[in-house]
Amino acid sequence: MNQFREHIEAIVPLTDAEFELIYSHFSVRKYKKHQFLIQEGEPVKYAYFIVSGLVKLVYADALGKQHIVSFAMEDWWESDFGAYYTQSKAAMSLICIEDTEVLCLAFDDYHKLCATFHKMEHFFLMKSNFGHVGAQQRILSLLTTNAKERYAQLLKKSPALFQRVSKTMLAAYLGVSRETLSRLSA
Amino acid sequence: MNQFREHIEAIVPLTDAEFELIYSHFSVRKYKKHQFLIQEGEPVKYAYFIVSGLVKLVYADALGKQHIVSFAMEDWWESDFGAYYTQSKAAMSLICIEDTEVLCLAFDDYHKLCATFHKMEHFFLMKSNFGHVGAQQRILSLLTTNAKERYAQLLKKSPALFQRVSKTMLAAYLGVSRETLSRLSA
DNA sequence: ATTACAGTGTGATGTAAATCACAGAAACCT
DNA sequence: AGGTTTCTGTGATTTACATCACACTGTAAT
Repeated sequence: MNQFREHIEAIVPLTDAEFELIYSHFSVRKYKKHQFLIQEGEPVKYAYFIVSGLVKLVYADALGKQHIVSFAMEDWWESDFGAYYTQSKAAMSLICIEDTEVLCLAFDDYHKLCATFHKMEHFFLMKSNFGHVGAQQRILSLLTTNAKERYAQLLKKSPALFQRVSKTMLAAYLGVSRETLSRLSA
Repeated sequence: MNQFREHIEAIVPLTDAEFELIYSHFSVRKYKKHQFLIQEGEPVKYAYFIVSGLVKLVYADALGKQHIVSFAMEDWWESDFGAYYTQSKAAMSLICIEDTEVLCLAFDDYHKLCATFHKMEHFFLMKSNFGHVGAQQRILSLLTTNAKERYAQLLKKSPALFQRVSKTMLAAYLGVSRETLSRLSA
């Protein structure tokens, strides 16, 4: 909770009263490894702030092959935002890689927060802007580099991930086969 | 200008006075085909709203090969947002494919707009959210499909593009070589 | 403890797409 | 109009990577 407050205050300062009111829009939930926060085909009720743990956002293609759109860990926000913003069915699943604790924000609470606190709208704008830029960098990485370079880039950018997720999952994130990834690290 | 107002009012309604004040934060500029709106390595002063015309956001890799991060046409916003938000040097170039008219928004005017008009902050939040989702879909497309499918997807999603840009550029956008693209369409 | 399964490495083979190379067609100067 | 540059198609060759197949390990489940 303090961690959450600091996370917000890194962008917008808050009074105690403001924080209390903001915090009251969230609910705490805990999940075990392998549990689903979002299941493909189901409505997406919440966006999640990860307090602790690690999750993956997974898309299963027509052949059932799993692709990892993103990982999210402590202090990250995650959801199937496409479905969340349009309040439609999930195209992807959000699954725990470790036991995970989250703060859940329902869609209308998101709007209430934005409408009530100019600061929070600003906060979310900053987050969204930088999320957008991050996604664009991933596109660039996929367009410009081969598997080996992408592996090196990720190792440099998120060394923590390598301790916490299997190589199989890293491969699904990098868009390479498991076998190729195995041969790369050598 | 009416077009611009409608573009904003599709998300947030405005009074005449509000629109006037908002509009005064922008400056109009016209560029010819082949001109640069943003040059790699230079500071990024503006985000652009495209009134008419067509531009490409291009990244040149270490070998000088050109990759197209995105196209932007009428009613789109474009910039090297990574550099714009952090007010640093451009990593990419923004180049006209056709004669283009834009509305320029300087970075501090962007902040002023957001600070002054809650509505505009909301407007930008919506734009950023959907931009983020769009980028994520592009990532998914790059992860899950081969060149042929990506070509088919783009043809379905943006048929207008095919009338206005060369196949060479389409290839640079799809992440395929010019030659391979040529063989695909057959 | 024994089974079961996810994770990993490594060889052999197949394939999509890159690269190299050339030529004709279209668009653009001045 | 004539020359330059860009765009495009098509063949031949090469390469990065996927796929298939198998074996070994560590971890979790009963």
